[in-house]
Amino acid sequence: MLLISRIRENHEEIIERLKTRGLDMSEIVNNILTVDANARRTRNEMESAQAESNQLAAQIGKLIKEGKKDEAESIKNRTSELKTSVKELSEKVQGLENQLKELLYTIPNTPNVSVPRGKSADDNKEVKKVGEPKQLTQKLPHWELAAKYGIIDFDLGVKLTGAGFPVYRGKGARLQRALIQFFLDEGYKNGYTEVQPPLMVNEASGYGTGQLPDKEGQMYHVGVEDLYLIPTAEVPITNMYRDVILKEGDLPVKNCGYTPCFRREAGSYGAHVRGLNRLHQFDKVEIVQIVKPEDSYGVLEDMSDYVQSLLDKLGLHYRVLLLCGGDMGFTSAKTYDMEVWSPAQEMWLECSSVSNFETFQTNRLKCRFKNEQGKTELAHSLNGSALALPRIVAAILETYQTENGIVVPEVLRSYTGFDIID
RNA sequence: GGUGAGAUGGGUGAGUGGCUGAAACCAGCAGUUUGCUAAACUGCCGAACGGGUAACCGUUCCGGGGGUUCGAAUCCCCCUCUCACCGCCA
Repeated sequence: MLLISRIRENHEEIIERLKTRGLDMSEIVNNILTVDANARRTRNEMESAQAESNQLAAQIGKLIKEGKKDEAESIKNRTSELKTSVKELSEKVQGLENQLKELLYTIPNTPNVSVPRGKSADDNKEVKKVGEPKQLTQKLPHWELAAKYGIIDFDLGVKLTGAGFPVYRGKGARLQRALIQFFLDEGYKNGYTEVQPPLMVNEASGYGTGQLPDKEGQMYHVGVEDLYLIPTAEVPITNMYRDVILKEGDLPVKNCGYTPCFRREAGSYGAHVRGLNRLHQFDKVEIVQIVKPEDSYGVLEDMSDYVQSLLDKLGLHYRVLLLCGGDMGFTSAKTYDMEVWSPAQEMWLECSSVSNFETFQTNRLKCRFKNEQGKTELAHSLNGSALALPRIVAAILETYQTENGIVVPEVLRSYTGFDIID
C-alpha cells in the first residue's frame, strides 16, 4: 500500500511513475486526494467536539466532588448534545477512511526510475546472459528423463493427490534434498539466518504480505481452522516482522528459509505446464531482507548477485531480466527475474524473482525501525527465491544428460553422495 | 474434545468508574561521579493521526467489536486468541 503522505505531497510524480506500468491512475489518485481532504476535515470537526466534551466531563467530575450538583447537571445537557454530534461525525469519518483504504488498495507500487516502460514480458530488458546453450547429442525433455531413470513419478502423484503433485523417488528425492541443503548452506555463508516457519498462516498474515484480499484464489484454504497453506516462505518470514519496531542496529535483517510452497494456479493449462514447469506443490529456498531505506537498492543488487552465484555454481545457462513496469508484481518497485535455459524444451524458465518493495509491504505490515534521531520510520523489505527447485531440477536433468546418465553438478556431489543418475 | 484462568507500553507486571497514557521493575537513551572491561546516582524514555516554522497543542489507542455513563483499562454483551490441567496423540 502506498503511503498517503506521499500521495499528498507528490501525486503528479506518482501518476507519472505508474505510467511505467502502462496504467493511467490519475483519476483514482485525484479521487484519493478528495476523499482524504474530506476525511481530514471531518476528523478535525469530530476531534474538537470530543475535546470540548472531554473538558466538560472533567469539569462535571470536579463539581460533583465539590458538591455543586446543580451546576453539574446543567453542564450535562451540553455534553449529551456533543455526544450525538461526535457519534454522527465519527461514523462519517469511518466511512470516508474505509473508502480511502479501498482506493489505496487498488494502486500498485510505483516503479523505480530505472524500470523500463512496457506492458508485457516482451518489454523486459535482458541485462545479462551467462553461459551458452548446451549442445546435446541426446535431447530428451526432463519428464522423459525422469521416467527413464525412475526419479520423478508424475502419474503416481496424480493417484495420490492430483496433477501438479509429483512423487520424487530414489536419486530424484536425494537430488531434491541435496539442492535444498546446498542453497541453505550458501545462504548461511552469505550471512542469512535460517528460519523454519510454519507452512500454514492465518488471515492476518495473508493480509500482511498482500495475498489477501485479492489473490485469495491462489492459496489453498484449510476451512476447518481457517488457515492458508503458504504459497511462498515470503509470507511467514516477512510476517515475522509485522507490527514490529526494530532497532537501527538490528538492520539489515537477513533471513532465509526452505519450505514447500502450495499454489492453486487456477486457470493454468497446456503444454507450458508440462512436467516440472508448473506445480501445485514445490520446494523453494527464499531469502528475505529488511533494510534501511537508503540501502535497499544496493541490497537488491547484492541479492541479485547472490542468486546468480548459485546458478554459476550449478553451471547452468541463464539470463537476468529487468522486468518492465507492466510485467512487475503489484507490490514491487523493481524486480529482476532469473531465467534458466531448458535445452530440450528450448525455452527459458523463470527460477527466481528478486524484488525491492520499498515501503509498500512494510506500510501494511507496520514494520518499522527507530532511526538515529529516535524517530520511527518504515523499513524497506526485499525478497527473492534462492532458488525455486523444480525448474532448476528440470534444467539440471536436461543440461547434464548423457547417453550414460545424468551427470550431477560438482557442487552437489557431497550432498547427493552419487555423481551420476543412471 | 472437557474444565478453569487470562489478554495492559520493548519485556515483566500494578491498576475495579474521574487525580491513569497508565505505578514499579528490567531493558534503552542522556548526564554526573568513581574510574579498568563495571557500579552508584540523576533525568529522559509508547504508538498512530491531525494542527503549528518550532516549543507545543488536540484526538485516539490498555486483544477485537458493540453497549451503559456527563465520564470506562476499570461495569455489561459478543468475538478472537493465549495459557494451565484432564483426555487423545506424532
